Amino acid sequence: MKSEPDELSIDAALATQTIAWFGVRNYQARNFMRDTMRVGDGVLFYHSSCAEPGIAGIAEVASVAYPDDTQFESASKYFDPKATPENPRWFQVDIHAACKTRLLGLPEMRTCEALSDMLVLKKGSRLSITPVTANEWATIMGLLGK
DNA sequence: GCCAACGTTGGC
DNA sequence: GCCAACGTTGGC
Repeated sequence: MKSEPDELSIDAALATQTIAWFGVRNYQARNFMRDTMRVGDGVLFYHSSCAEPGIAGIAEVASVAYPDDTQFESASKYFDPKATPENPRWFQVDIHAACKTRLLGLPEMRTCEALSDMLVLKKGSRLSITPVTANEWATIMGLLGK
């Protein structure tokens, strides 16, 4: 899951009990949260749009998906006039930050053959949430010494 | 700040 | 349902 450290860094996430991952406004990313995430799933906390993009920590999914209230709030930048509480369009999950890791930067990830198919590394990939396979997870834990 | 890549919107 | 125009993302 991508987070801009200026918005929410791994340090800030660790200082927060439960992080509500609101504001996702992309259908694919929404579907990953709603349809494939389960409580207890591992999360790679990725710093994006910053000097050193890469994996900065590990977190855990702490809830199933539930409606993102900001879609109903007309004053919110995440407001969606086409969404209603009866028929919500956008969902969020709760996340619990587990630990900070050394920064596993993009260049290092790209040199790793076992990670070459990771969605987040694909050219032009802009999805803020992408799935990680069990093998990719294991490879990354190895690189992080976890 | 640039720009490639991608998603969304809306006219037709 | 096509596709041009536009907006956004995010690495560099």
